[in-house]
Amino acid sequence: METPVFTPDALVKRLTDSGLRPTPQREVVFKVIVEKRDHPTADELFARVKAQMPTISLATVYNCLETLVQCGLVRQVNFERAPTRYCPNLCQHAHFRDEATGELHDIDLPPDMIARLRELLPPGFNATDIELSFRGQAAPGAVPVSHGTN
Amino acid sequence: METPVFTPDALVKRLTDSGLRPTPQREVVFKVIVEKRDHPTADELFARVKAQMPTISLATVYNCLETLVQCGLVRQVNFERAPTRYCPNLCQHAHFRDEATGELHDIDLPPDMIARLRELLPPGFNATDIELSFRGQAAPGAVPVSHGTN
DNA sequence: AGCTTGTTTAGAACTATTCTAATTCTCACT
DNA sequence: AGTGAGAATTAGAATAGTTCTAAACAAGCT
Repeated sequence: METPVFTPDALVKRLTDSGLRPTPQREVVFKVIVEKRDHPTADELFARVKAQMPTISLATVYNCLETLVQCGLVRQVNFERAPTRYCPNLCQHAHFRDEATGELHDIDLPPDMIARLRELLPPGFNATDIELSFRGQAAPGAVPVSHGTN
Repeated sequence: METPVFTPDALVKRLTDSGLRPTPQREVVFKVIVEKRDHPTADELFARVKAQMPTISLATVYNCLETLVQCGLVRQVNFERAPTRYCPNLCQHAHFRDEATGELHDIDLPPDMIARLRELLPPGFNATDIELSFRGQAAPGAVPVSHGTN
């Protein structure tokens, strides 16, 4: 599983390709979410982004995130009713939520498994998106997945 | 995949076994959620339950649902940030959310697939719960799963 | 009957997110 | 470079699902 590297240029391209404008806010939000590969909430991102652009507003962070999700550069991850978390790892993968810490870990999800999951669907069901999530205990120090710093 | 039948007696037993009291409210909520095997929200359940017990409050519906979930008689299903839905089908199964209608369908999830999913976890990760959900289009009239009226 | 503990209730409170309306920016076109 | 039109940002208000609070109620025990 490789980690695709999204340069700022890639962002600009994706945006303009979708008829959207590459604004400083979008660039900062994107940069910040990529540079630390965890699964921050909008609030956490807001805090990090404000360090670099103190005038940005929370609404804008939400807006930018929505845009990035639309462009396919960021994924949303929801666990129960906890605040939505954002995830720059675009390789198809599952999530493991550590019940003790609340932390999210990426879990590798090989394409053949995805194919097999898709086969569960009866005829007439057409899935555009599959989400797999685990909940449980993670041994401290257990290292998930192989792609980069998570 | 069989549909386990939960009689009111089963509810009483589960409750008392957990040191909880079998109250009329809990029984009504349970009865109502079992008798129509869809995936209602708390609000929808509130409406249905009020027909039988007009004095019940929304908070109580939430309380009862929480209790039922704790007793393992009902499952919560979350899709993105949509209102939590409650599901009396306790056989392990996945969910398919029809993007057009918002409806949820149960999808059969055979035990061997669950086992295989579990194997995705690196050592040190111990899942107590697995959730699999699909999002997409369902051909109208497509019938999911084989257990009862869903 | 009188405690004790668990449950229900109505309404207030909370919180993540979205909406609103005004302002500012970006960019294509002169 | 300047301008106009549409897009994006902003602060704050609004929304909505859910949880909290404090008081009233119920059901066993002694």
